[in-house]
Amino acid sequence: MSVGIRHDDLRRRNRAMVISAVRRAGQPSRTEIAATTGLSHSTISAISADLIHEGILTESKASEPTALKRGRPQIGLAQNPEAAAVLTVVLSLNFLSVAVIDYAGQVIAEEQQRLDTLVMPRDELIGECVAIVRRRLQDPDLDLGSVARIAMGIQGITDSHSRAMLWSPITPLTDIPFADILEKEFGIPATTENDCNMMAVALQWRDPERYRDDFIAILLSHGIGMGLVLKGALFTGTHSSGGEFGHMIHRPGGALCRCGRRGCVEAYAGNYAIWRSAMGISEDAAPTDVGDADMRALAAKARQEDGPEREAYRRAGEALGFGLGSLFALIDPAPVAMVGVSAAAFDLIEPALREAIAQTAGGQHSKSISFDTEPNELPLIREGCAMRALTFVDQEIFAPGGQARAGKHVA
Amino acid sequence: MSVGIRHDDLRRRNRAMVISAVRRAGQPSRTEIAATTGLSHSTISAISADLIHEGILTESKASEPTALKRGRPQIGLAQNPEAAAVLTVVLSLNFLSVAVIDYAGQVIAEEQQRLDTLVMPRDELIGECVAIVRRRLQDPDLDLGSVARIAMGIQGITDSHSRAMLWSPITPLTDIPFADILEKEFGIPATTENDCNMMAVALQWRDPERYRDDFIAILLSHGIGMGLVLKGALFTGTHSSGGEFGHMIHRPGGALCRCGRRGCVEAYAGNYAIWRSAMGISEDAAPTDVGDADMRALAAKARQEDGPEREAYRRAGEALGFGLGSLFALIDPAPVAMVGVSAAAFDLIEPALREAIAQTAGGQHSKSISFDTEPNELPLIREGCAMRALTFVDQEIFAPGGQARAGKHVA
DNA sequence: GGCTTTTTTTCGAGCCTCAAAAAAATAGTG
DNA sequence: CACTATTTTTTTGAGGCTCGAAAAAAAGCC
Repeated sequence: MSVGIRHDDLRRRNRAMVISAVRRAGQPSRTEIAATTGLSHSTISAISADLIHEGILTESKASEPTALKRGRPQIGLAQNPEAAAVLTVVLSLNFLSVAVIDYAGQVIAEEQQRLDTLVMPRDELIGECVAIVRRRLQDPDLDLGSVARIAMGIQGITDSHSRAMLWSPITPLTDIPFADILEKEFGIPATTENDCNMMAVALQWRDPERYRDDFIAILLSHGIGMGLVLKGALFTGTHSSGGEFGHMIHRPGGALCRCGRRGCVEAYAGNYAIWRSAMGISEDAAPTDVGDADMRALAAKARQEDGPEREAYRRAGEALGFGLGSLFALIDPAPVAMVGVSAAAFDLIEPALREAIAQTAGGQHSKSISFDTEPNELPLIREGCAMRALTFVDQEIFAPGGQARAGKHVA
Repeated sequence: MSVGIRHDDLRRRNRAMVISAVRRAGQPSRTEIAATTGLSHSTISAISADLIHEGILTESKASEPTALKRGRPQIGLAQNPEAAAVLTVVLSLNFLSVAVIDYAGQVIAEEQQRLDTLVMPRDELIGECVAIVRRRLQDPDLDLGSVARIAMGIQGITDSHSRAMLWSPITPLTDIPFADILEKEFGIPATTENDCNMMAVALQWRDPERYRDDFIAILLSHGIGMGLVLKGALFTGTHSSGGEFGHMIHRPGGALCRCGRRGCVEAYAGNYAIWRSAMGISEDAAPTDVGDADMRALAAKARQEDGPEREAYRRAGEALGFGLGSLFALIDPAPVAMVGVSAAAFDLIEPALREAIAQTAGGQHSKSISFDTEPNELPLIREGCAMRALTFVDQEIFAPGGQARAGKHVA
């Protein structure tokens, strides 16, 4: 249960608040921080003096061309890039990429690699991931000791504590505790994050205006994934990363899904499902992987003339619309970002999608629901992982203490 | 955005923590409170001395027959019944009930009334609610000044801030701001809560062992409602009370639902839907109200012989199962409590329900999902309202301060 | 009655935040 | 260029909170 606030927690929490305020705002002055946090100027002054002294923040005076205001000019504060670094690993279908990012959020090194995830044995898959991380960490240009966190984004279901990949469409393997493996190998705290959740995190940082408290990021790719932010916080399941929008039931007993079950939304709206439908292949046929180029060609064909291709996208839209309708019945409508290769074909999907939503409980506001599209998911996933790792460093390393002590006696 | 902790917030929060610990535990000693909150003995001693002095808590020494332990005996602390009172109003189909509850949670007065909610005009419905509350408040046995909060539980959709009823199956009227009406009338802070949410709150208090962090309460009655607790907190939509499980889509374009749309779970599993199906009435037929006695007779018939009645329950189970399957895809499986008159017929529903769940993403753990039944929803709703109101008094009245001051500058 | 054990209270120390005042840094002004 | 007005930042002293240790209280045990 919730735990009391000890006196020493107070400073810790307010430190964390200042660090987070600096990361969120561009280069806020102490006065701005005082305003957003509600703390007094003196407190902010004391805390930021500490943080600067410890090398966590820096004064970035040479920022703007001094806005020609009267009075003492504001001194912007910013994350000190040298305070720490984080490493992101993104594992998706046949593709592995790693980046090292400094504490201010700038990419300082990266490496990418193709690999055949679908057929690799367990040891090899793990080995490649470890190896690529090791190469980046041992880069002579980089100070190894400074990497404070690894965040791995992975296509598939992860557990709710972000420790392991439980199931993934990119490999037949299951239950790989990547976080533990990386921690053991490198002695650096690590997490294993769901790709769609990281997309949502990235959107929240990219456009906090639009994506703030409540929104949905849907990945339209081979499979259908979702990252959900509710009341400003990432939503996860009770045991897993949750939010398996693609496996909500659209038609009981319907088309065969990649997950082996029938009638899932994905079995109508995933790339393979659209392809299967457009090619006149049976709904009972096993899903096949379809390349991005093929999907783009399919969309072009659908735009050109009314035929089975267009109908396939229409059916995808219908499945997504009824799925979203059911979701909206639970959480109320919220802005949606469509991400991934099929987001580029959203013009083909949208009409049927809106028509379906209009027939559901969320439909009363169907016109006000806004959709945004972003065809490229990988940069989003990496950005999300980076922000995840950086905020961890902000909170747990540079404002440490609380968790370990308080609440130890809680039943 | 999150806001800094001011120095004076500290005591306020820890006060709130102590009050809440006392309400949660039976009659905890100061030592127990220190253990659960993680605060030091001296702090707990100081805070509880304050609270006792202010008449909020009392020492309830004569509690147990002293467990024959060595050492100074523990002194139990408890809510002082006279510190305040709250009032609950429960409005459901053709039925209005009010109760006054003391600060320790004991019912000290109640009144119930039948009324024809389906046909009452707006003014009359509001008038009856106000009148019954006034009668209780003006009871000469009761000290009016001590009622510190009114919680109204209402069948239907409320807004996410618990101010108004937005839509309800018990009346054609919409958007009635009951909370504002009651506040204006009596000068007592009030809320308008969703009935199923209050069921969930009540279950959490009744059996915290089973219903703690993640569980689902489903109302099987005229309509299908849901109260959802995730990570220990009541889940609400972004605008409304949310959790409209009954209006997730089971079969696109399917049976006619009371909400006017088609294919909702409720259109297969609500009382009227089961009745319609058992009687061989068309799925397009307008929903009719079915009495509880009729439903019990229907269930008896279904148990007696395999016929359309049993098939109707089977179809209800299927709809509930696929709906739960979709829900579990989003939040992972969790314990379920089935409440309401059709929960008494859960034996007829369960086989098809489990079969359907097994075909969904949540199905992998379908055997471990446990169902509990509770046929009577009204006491649960009242209990939930009472706890809602009491914890408000705990937090906002007896540990006040924070909200109003902190964060006023947050953009 | 004295001893042990456990709970509760008391007390001084150490921090933390706050408000107010002081200091710092710049733009305007004559 | 000195001086004033303005705004930001730092300093300072006061008050309040929690903590640990020690003391006090209240029982059982022998």
